[in-house]
Amino acid sequence: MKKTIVWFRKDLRLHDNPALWEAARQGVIIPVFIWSEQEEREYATSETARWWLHHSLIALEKELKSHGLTLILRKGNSFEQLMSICKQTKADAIFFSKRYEPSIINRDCIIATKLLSCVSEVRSFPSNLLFTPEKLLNQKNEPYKIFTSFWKRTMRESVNYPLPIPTNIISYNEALPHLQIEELGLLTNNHWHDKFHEYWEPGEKGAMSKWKEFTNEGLNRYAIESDIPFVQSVSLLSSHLVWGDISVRAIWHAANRLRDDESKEYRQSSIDAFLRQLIWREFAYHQLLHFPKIINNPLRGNFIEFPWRNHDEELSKWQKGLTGYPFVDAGMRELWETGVIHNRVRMVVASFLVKHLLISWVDGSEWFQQTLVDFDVANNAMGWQWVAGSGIDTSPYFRIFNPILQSQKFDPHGLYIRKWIPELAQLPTKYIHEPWKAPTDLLLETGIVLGDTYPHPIIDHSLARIRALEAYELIKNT
DNA sequence: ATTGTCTTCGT
DNA sequence: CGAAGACAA
Repeated sequence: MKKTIVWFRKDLRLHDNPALWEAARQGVIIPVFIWSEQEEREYATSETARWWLHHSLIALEKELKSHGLTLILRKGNSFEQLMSICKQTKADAIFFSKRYEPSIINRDCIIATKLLSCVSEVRSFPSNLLFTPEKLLNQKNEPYKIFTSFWKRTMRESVNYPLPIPTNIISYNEALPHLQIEELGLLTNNHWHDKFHEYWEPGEKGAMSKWKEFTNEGLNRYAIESDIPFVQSVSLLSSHLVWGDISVRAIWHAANRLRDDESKEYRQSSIDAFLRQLIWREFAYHQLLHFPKIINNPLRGNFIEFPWRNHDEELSKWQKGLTGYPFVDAGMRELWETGVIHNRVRMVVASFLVKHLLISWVDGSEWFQQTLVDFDVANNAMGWQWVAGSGIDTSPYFRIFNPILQSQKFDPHGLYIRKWIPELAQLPTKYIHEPWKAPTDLLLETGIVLGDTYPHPIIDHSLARIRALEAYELIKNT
């Protein structure tokens, strides 16, 4: 009977895992995870990412155990570890899921070739995306540059049906040297992350319960309320998708099946809006694949000339949620506390850094990488370049989010602000979006001292707007 | 994570 | 002529 190593990567699940499924069909399964910090480089080295990974691995180990499988954990050079496992087990094949980060694609390609000296079969399977990104090209055989075009194209493609959890699992019974999860050294002594347990349950089970919750609640109202950060009618699946705790194809088909669910009367528009979000993720990977420099270089050449301000003090105020704009600050504090920001607010805080403070999106991107529990290279790079206007498909350069109007529109009762900025909680809704306009006696009454308990606005909105337009005007035709 | 209009291509 | 994609504002 054939023995297959299943090399787990960003597919930490048993359902819809083609590598696992095919391995099960062939015979004996040897599940392996290797933590190769050196090879991850810019992709997953932040503490938050590792916090998630650590706990997702615990969940995976448990799931595998319940199917009689022991997860072999190793750390170090992927190739060397795989070779050593091959030799120790005399495995016949190695199966794994495709990854799409540029340097990882390279690495995998080299490893796969070299491994053929030891096993007779090395196969990689698509599992993290709905479509095969390299196959989606326009009529000119070029990558898509505009989201709507890309989106229309994907509507003509079909998504593979998800595979079930294999039932005929045969485990490898001989003992193999392996590490305990703690020995991978993913967690630091920094207890900042402990609070994340209040919000997140990494792993397949946690992902399933988020999905269930979402289909019971948020999905019905998605088209109307997904932009209201206080309500959280969003799926909260982003970080599960990063590590493949849940299959995006499974989500796709499950959401589509709900169209016909008569007990719930899911609004078609809500389902469409949600699926559209998944296509944004695809589009991000499409861009990363074809324009790998998107990670830290502007895609539009003229942005090299952009007069970014280097201003550590203002950057730090933005990071801490001390800009004096309540909606922006609420978002940045939500990020620090929970490891995510609601998508609407994410756009506003990003726009604020780039357009109001004229600080390079790269600084913002790095902060997001360090703090987001759902950090995803492709999504993050696309998002920041969209906001900055330096990407291929971009926000109009003159579109400068007004942080006060956004606040009034998407947090009309100030509930989101009050949740994250308790020092402003007593302020009446009329002034919650712009506390500097509150009359002195009201501030006294509510115990707010501007410049002390809560900062003055870091910059006046209309001045910032004019300054940004001038800066963008400079590079417009270069 | 826009919208309206123009260009191009294939019929 | 319509559809798809590019592009300016």
